[in-house]
Amino acid sequence: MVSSELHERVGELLRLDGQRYTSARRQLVDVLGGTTFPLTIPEITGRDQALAQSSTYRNLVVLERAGAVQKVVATDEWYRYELAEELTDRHHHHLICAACGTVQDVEVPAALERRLDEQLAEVATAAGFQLEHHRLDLVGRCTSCA
Amino acid sequence: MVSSELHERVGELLRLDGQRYTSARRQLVDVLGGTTFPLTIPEITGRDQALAQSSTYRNLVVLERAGAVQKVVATDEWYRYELAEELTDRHHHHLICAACGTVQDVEVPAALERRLDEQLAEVATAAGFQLEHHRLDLVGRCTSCA
DNA sequence: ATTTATGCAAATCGTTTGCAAACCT
DNA sequence: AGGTTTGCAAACGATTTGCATAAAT
Repeated sequence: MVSSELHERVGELLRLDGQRYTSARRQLVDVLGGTTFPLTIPEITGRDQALAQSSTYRNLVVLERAGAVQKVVATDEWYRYELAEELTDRHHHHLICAACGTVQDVEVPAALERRLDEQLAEVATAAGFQLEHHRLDLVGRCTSCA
Repeated sequence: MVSSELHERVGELLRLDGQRYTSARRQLVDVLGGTTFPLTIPEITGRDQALAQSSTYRNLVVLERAGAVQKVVATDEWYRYELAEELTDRHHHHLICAACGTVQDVEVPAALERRLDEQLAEVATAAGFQLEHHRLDLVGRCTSCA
């Protein structure tokens, strides 16, 4: 799961951005590579006690700017972070539980995804907007909260 | 624009929730009814100096729980608020500028919307998730920031 | 040797809350 | 009167930042 290949690719992204791949950043990537859903900062530092909170915040900014990590906004008060799709090669969206706030990854049919891409591009163009990406979240109740 | 019909409908929603429709709440609805995009709290209190910040926060919670207002999460540090779709009768999504943070409303083709509803319902069911609604945002650069 | 990263503790800032006065009904 | 709402100022808490030390190159 957390392969040396992943570390190589993250290292390359950081290098391109003029950043070092330090051991704290490596450990952070290990934590993110070990889950299938985005984590909050308390969850990250809880999974690896050696990760200091302030450095984790700072390193997530660095990793995000380098394109290795993406920030996920759910409905509760925490930002969540996960490895960028460029690294996981799995384009996905999120199931967000409105009750407990948990987030899980989900994929939608490829045909729907293609159609979204096409039609949203048109909608954006018509509005004079330069589209970068779309965000599609399913909000409802997870199994435990239903 | 801000019709008495709107106030009647909001009043009804609040009544159903056991809440009063006070003049501060009415003024707040006037502000929200006067725009075509979601507003931050500074924007709201800036547009009507009579609205105190703390009461505005509290009243938005009340209006949201009653179903008259919905909270919009963009990419910057502020929550934004707009009248609920139930009141505007315009199902829409958001164009979010990644550079300046502004948000504008946008509608997508009805056929795409129908297909999304259908297919997301299936995806959610397959994941054991009880779907309430979806959130679709287009993130990119607005005309001024492109 | 010089630059960059780290981690503690303090600061920041959007949002929430306590409380006394004003408002409804 | 009896309960609710209001608005000021203070509290809260997630995130950011200053600074002295440690690590990386």
